[in-house]
Amino acid sequence: MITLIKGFHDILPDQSSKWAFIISKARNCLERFGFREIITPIMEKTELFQRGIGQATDIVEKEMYTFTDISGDSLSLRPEATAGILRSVVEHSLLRHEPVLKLFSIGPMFRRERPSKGRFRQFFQINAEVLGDNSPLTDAETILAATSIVHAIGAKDCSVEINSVGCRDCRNTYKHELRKFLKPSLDHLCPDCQRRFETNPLRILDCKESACIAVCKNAPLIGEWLDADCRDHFGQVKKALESIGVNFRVEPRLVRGLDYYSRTAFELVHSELGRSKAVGGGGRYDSLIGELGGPDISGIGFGIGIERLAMNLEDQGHSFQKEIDVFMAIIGEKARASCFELANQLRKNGLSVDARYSDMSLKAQMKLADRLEAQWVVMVGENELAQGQATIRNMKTKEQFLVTLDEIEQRVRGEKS
RNA sequence: GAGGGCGUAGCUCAGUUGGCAGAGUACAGGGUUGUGGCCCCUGCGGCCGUGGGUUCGAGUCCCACCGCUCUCCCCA
Repeated sequence: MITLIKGFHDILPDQSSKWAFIISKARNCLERFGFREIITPIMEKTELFQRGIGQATDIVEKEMYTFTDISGDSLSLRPEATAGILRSVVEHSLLRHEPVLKLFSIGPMFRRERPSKGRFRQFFQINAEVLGDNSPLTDAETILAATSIVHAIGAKDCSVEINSVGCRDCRNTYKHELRKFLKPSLDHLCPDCQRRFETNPLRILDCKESACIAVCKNAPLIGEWLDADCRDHFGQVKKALESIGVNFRVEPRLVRGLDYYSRTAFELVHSELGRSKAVGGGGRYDSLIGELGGPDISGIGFGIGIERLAMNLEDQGHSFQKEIDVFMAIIGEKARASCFELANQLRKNGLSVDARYSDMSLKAQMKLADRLEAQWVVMVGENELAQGQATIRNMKTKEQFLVTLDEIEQRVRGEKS
């Protein structure tokens, strides 16, 4: 037997309706906020991610599915959505046409991590980006859009954590301060953090090792080192969030794993999963668009993990099963051809109809109709056939009528609310 | 990358000191000549993860490997 790739998963029919539910709610929500869908490839040139996400990040360093194409190009499965979306926007000059773009995208991402609960090597993400608008109101509205999706789906116990990681300038001065503070205790840090000291000292604050937590206890926080503009921006984001009723918590140590974030960074945190397995996250990026060859403007975006949303719905007893209007029960071989035509005539007229053309007892067909949650069963056997009629049974009330074939549709529709 | 747990029917799992491979559920048929859910009966269903070792005899004990799963790191 050939099995799945480790860390990948199938979405089986009994789960797929739940996924459709989540995706349609998300799409609906984002369109209400003015986002339009963009669909980009799941593979890009490796260079795009190296330039966009940052060479030194965990994702690019060791988590990408990268291979060499026959042409000699290095290609990678996308580990996140933003880089590909921006590549497309720049390549097609969409920002020349419209100074502000609001885009969303839904699809699979790939990261070669060790799988665990709620973490997969292929996972689906809902992604949204606002490009070309650096108002703090946009930050707040984008965060609201993200929380609206979570709420629309009915996932509970989700809270918003935000922070400002400053712009490149204040982050550099802060990095300097942080290194100065950490240097004497460098030996006490975990090996990972000793490495991060050079590559990305901000991440040390986020480390879960008790030794590192102890060292960082009195470390300076980025909030204290923001320049006037960044401080003002952050203040206005918080004010705007309050004005539209978004509950949030400022998490001064929140630092995200992607290099490109500046100013606002946020995560949607589920109480049980904690920040190490956020339901969603995002932030503002000041230089990414320019970095990829576009105009020197700012953007803000977020990603929400569909698997993690789906996990939140597990125990809430939603029913996503779709009912059908009619199950066609065929009694005896002679009725089969007429039923085949009738079933497809009803479909043509807009009803959802199912039928089985292999030999089945009526009892088995009734059982199947029940399982499929058919509202009506249309039964045709020799008796009905001879008179051009059908027996129709309302599965809820158990009422049964003998009707002409022409009457079926109106009868079924009549009972639909 | 480091560390736990688990691999027996399609699914969820029992399996005693080593002695014929089990239950529930699902599926199929019947109880009802052409009528669903509840009930009853019957049937189908197995390389006991793979390979080796110990033994008269291994699902059970030993070793190795493979797979899955969870935790940590990190992210969605």
